[in-house]
Amino acid sequence: MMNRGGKRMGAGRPRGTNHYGEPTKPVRIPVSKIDRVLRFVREREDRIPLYGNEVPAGFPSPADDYAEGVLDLNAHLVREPTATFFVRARGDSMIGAGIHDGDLLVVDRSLEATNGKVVIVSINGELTVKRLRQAKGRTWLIPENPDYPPIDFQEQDDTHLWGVVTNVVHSL
Amino acid sequence: MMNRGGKRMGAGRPRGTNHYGEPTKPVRIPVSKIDRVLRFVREREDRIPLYGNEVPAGFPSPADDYAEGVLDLNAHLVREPTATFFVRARGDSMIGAGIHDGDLLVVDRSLEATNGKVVIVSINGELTVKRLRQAKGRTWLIPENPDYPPIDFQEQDDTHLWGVVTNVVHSL
DNA sequence: TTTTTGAATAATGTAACAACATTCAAAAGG
DNA sequence: CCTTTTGAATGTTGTTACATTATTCAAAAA
Repeated sequence: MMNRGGKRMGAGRPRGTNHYGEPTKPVRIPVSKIDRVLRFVREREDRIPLYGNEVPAGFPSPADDYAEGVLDLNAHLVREPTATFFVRARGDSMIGAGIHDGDLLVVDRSLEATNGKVVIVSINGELTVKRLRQAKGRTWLIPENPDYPPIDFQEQDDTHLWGVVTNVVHSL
Repeated sequence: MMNRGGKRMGAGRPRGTNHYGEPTKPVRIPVSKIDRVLRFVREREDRIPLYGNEVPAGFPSPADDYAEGVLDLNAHLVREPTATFFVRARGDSMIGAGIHDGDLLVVDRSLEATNGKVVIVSINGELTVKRLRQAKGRTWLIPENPDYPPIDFQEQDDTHLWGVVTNVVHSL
């Protein structure tokens, strides 16, 4: 009754039986980000509950159990990470499309800029966001604000179409 | 020449002069994720692949230069993960605040619902988004659309204030 | 045979430490 | 008197150390 277990091949807790299946190292993290970092390393970082218009059972405690209706903003808004970038919108020329001054635009370079899409173009080194309209063999950049005039794409020098705006993030 | 500096009020490096402006703590991270975690905690607005209105050098290939430094939308839009949830907006009663039908609302339950904030409330089991207005000792829920009337919060039954809307994600 | 026990060993959170960074008043130099 | 240099004091930081907890498995007990 005095001597159990003991020294032997394979005694003790095996390596790699931790939560991650690999070694860990301490890393110094700003306190306000510890919560998010832990969520990330525990692979639940981006699972945040999504609700419709009805108050669901258990609504008061999203942190508890939300098996259904979780949403990852990165996955939801960025379909092609390598072809995606962000632009900060300036001005109110696209207010009719829900794009306000200061909004963050998610731009996908891999999407085809077809008729009616909202696109990012550079004209003489300046970025602008407009709706693409192709008619009568010509291409126009249409603001969605009656105070601004349409732009004839062919008449401009040094133009480039950078991508299609897929989402607008507006901060309140 | 032997005694310079020395003990005194305000001697030494001031608190809060670190890279983050707040204290740090060691957190054990799986080795394969250390790089990503460090990139995340060290990320600053000016290092984000986010462009203003000028076409910057190297703009044509955001994926190349910033392949590893892409802005994490979750981190950018969700400050308090355990207190955050999403709601899908319905209707156009908040069109003036840039909230369109079908938009995704990021809601933070940990923020104080002060006068002027856009909030999510439930009234008789239904979720709604309105601007909170406190005046003359009363609380009103104000739509941002002249077609809709203000709601007297006190006159409603079965109400609950769920959180403050911090961001609106609008898909094009 | 099945169940319980405990030595061996790994994992984990955090304290501690050494090296580095920063500040500012005193000292040194003009 | 003014400017420059110096170094003690104090905060920051990456890493190590360590006490505690978790896990395993064969021997002991039932």
